Amino acid sequence: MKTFYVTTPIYYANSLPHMGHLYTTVVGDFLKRYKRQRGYETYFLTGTDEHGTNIERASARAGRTPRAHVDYVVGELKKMFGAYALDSEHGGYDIFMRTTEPFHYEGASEFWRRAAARTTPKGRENIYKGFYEGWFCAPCATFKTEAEMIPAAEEGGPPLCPIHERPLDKVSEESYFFRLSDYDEVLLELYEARPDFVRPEARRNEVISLVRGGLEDVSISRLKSSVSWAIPVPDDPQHTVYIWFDALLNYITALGWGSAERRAQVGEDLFEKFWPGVHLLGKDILRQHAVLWPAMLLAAGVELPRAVVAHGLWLDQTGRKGSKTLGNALELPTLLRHFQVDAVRYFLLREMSFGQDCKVDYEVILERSNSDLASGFGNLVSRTLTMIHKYFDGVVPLPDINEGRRLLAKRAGVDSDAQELSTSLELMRDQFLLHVDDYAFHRALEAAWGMIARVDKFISDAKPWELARDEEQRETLGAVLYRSAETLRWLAVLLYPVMPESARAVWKQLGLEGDPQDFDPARLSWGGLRAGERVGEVAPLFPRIDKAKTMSEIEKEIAQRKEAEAQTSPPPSTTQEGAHATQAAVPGAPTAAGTQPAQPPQTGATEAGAPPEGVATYISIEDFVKVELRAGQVLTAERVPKSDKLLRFTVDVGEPEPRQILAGIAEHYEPEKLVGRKLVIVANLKPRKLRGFESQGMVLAASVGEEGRPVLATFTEDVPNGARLK
RNA sequence: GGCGGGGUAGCUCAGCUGGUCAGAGCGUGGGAUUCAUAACCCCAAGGUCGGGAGUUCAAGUCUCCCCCCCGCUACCA
Repeated sequence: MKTFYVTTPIYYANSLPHMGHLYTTVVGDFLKRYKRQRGYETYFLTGTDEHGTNIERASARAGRTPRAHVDYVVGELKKMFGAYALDSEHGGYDIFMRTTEPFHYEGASEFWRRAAARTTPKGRENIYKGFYEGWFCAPCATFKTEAEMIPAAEEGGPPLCPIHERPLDKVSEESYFFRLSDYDEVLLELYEARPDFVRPEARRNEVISLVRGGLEDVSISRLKSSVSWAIPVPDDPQHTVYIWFDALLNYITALGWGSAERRAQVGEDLFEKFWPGVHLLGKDILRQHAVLWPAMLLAAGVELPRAVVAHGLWLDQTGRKGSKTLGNALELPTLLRHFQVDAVRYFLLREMSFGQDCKVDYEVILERSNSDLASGFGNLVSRTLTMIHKYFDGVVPLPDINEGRRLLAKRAGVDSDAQELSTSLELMRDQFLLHVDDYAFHRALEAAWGMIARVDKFISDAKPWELARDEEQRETLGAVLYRSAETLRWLAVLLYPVMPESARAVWKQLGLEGDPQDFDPARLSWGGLRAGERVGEVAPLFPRIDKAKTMSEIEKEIAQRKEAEAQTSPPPSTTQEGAHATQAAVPGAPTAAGTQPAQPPQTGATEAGAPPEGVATYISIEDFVKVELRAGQVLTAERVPKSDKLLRFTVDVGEPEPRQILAGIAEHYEPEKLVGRKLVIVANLKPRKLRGFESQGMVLAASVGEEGRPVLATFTEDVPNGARLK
């Protein structure tokens, strides 16, 4: 039997359920149900990533143990998943994976050992011990590179995380590294050989250019003394496994890879049966899944996933990412209170052009529910079944029109056979399947709704209520209603993965036996509805929502919540509501020079608050004196290897040692001609590494013309080296 | 700076390899109808297809230049 394994990311267990969780899980659930209908044996994984500093901190804040904390969050997530029919009980996920499972520890350890025992494609050891030092953001669970932080507010203070606007922690420790840098070529070959490995294509391009730019080794451990809530590094109890390395492995440990315990639970062959799988994820965690993860698997000699499929994010109406602090995120409890589960599921799959970002608010959902579901699908079910009750006492009429009555039917504008309708149904079905297989769920649903419109029109044109007044047209009337009802049968099957409960309700209202989940949409054929069978009772599937009333209720709730939050809780520490758990980036690795302590970020690192272009703004003299400009003299100048733009200078600025300064002017200046030249340099700029060399300052140059050609600033009179400019 | 994705009706977006491609849905206005959840059906916007130039018998659809938005990335220090 064909198998299909699909995963969502495992969500980081430090925050309560939100749209991002719901969305990816709905997509996974949809795919699982769909593939199951298509005859695959399926396995659907979702779950939580439960280790790391961030969990430790969140639990401490909440006054719980980490374990109690993650249990609590898991409980909330499961409740939400249950409410949306995503859990096992409702036919959804097969496992709610937790990285705190003992079998995961076992599998992850095995994986580490396996990787450590093997070499990289370039013949070096996969895992080596190094030393890591840097600024660490706990909520992000990641080290920040200099470009990724906000300068300290006060002198000497720690820089801030741009995402959380919290001070970063200085972390310096021995660490194991994964030699990711040796995998760039293999990965590029992979993307080349398997164009569908990363989807959609725009994301694939991104990943390729990222890898082309070269990869750095990644730190994959922390000292146990700094992060104890984690999996111990095998054979080195002083260290714990870094969260990303740990988390990604869940996709295979869940299937029993590397764990005798798990295999005993689920059977010896679960992994062989279902791996490789398809990974669904938000584009914010694409790198980890498209770069790190395959490299890890290669390192351990495990088969690569089938595909890494990235979707977009949900934005508010102004295009900002939904976030708790901004108050622009949709609240799941509110959603649940005012909208039907299947309406939300439908909305999520229909509204977002898969792969792209999408704007949402409650009103958009409400309108989709009313127009597509209440007026569209629901109404078609309702009008069809009502007429069958009314005109045929609730018994499915005959599909055919006898020879003798065909002219009559024709006169009423009804084709004597259903050929035309059944053909377009098949066409729609084929498109639906094609689009789903291409991850274009919104297109699939669009196609289905085109069919609904078609049948609505067919009914309006045939005017059953007029046919009903003419006893001669009884067969025509029956045929019209049969066609509509049979279309609904097809739709119930096709839409089952989207809206399981509603599809079943339609099935039941049509008086059908069995369950739409057991029908393969690819094998639907015209005429499955049996004439003479009784249809069920008619009940509105998607009651129309009173927009004015509901919207005002929702607004009231939002206002109340804001008030409550303002009173009870301190400002939330998490500002970003990432679509997924492990939202952080893999930490950067040590650079060639090794363990340079990170310097306080320099001014100007961000452009936030920059004045509008062309508008003069004043700075105070205090601002100016912060900039230490000095005269300097070029002692040596040379091109930086493998760099088009950079020159490396040593400059005498009147200090005991000359400074090394890099400047991006190689395209316009010959290094030899610069030796001995007097320059103006910024002496108190935060040092920064470029191409492996630390630049301890900045050379001033005019930027001329549109291309920004640099022209070095200099003096027309002699000045001593080190003279301050003010 | 580089790479990628976009800029098409009020809104959300379709429009592949150039010639009914100037469209759909929603919203709005009008009409018709009553089986249905005031639902369904019909008609209506005259939108410079971001701007400009070019190729062509013919260009949202190809080429070049420019502007704007978004994403990724960088040797912008």
